[in-house]
Amino acid sequence: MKTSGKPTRERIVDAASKLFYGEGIRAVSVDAVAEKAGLTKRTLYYHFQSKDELIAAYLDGRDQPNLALFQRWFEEAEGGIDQKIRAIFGNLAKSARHPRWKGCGYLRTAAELADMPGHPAIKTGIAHKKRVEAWLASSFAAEGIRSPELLARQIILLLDGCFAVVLLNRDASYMETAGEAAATLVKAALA
Amino acid sequence: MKTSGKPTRERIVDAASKLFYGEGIRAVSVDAVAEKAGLTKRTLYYHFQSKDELIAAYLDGRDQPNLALFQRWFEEAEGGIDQKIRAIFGNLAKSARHPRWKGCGYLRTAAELADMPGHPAIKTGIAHKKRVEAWLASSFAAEGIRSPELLARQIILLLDGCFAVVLLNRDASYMETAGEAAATLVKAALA
DNA sequence: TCAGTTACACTCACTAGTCGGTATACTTCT
DNA sequence: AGAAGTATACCGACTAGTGAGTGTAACTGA
Repeated sequence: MKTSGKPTRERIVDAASKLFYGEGIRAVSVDAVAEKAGLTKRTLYYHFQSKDELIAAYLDGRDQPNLALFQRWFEEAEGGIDQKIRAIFGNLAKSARHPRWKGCGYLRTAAELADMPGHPAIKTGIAHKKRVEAWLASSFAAEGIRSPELLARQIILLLDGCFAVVLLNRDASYMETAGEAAATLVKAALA
Repeated sequence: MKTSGKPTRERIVDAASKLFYGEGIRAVSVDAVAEKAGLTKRTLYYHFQSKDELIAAYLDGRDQPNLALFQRWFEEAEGGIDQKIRAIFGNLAKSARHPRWKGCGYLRTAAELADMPGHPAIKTGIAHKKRVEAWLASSFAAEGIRSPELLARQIILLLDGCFAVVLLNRDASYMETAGEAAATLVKAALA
């Protein structure tokens, strides 16, 4: 009973993605994912060995699109590199105002699985953040900034900082504040 | 069967604190808290109406000590205000290297309860962060910084950013990077 | 007396994961 | 061609255990 052209495995990951992101990993049962995907739990377990594997697949699926989004926001922005960085935060603020926004899936997963540091989902999260950081560093290097790696780390800290803060207080204006801080740091690194 | 001089309610909150912080809210059962506190679940429910109430009590109990710690680190540090702020991050890095460190309890709770924005525990978290932010702002105002509130928000973003990042990648050196960024922002605000 | 506590049995909903079996389609042997 | 086998994908029903929270009667110490 395939309800769409998508392969079953993909449909399961889609369903898991929506539920895990929306309600949290531990709050969502495998049954709920199966139901959302329109199949039985038995079939889900045919495609995935365990819930942990499903969690990892959920985060894997968000890696590329997330980075691509940041890159698009960066490229489409007008002005110098400080303004391009600021634009990322501005766009983030816009998405954070949507009611279904629930922070960064990677950070929330790390928070939920804080007692299992070796979990595959955590490793995926670390890899994702490293990729974003490396992209930032290479962009800074291209602008001739002295220590691009250091600046990239600082921007990552502000990025994840506003994810965390806004998830708590639901005030997306903190993201614009983070954008200002980021622009200040970029200008300081350029000087 | 009181095993210590402490009142029962306090012993329950202590036990909950250790377990919730160490393993996460949803991962810890009320039975586990009761056992850790050395009493029966029935007694726990004599003192608390629900698990949610217990969660709120856990976070309430961390508010004052957490802020006091930051203030002590700030006051004990040598140098100008930028170095005093940096010192907070340096001390944070030290504690983050302890194996039992698991990030910020408030942020982790917000991540776990992302789908219940009105939860009392979330409100406690917001109030706590506001208190830290207000203290920072007043410290900056005392130094004659032009827009102390803005700078305080930026520091909060770095603070919570390094909590989030280090919880994910377990590399406490990000806290020192955050400290540098914070010092840069303070200096920029002084100029 | 009475708040605080205990033991313990209980409800009811939910949880990750499994058992045994079915339907379809493609392959392989004769 | 036709029978037999095999791989893939699927499902209803189940196990064994855990979750929060309750009911109740009896005990303890101030």
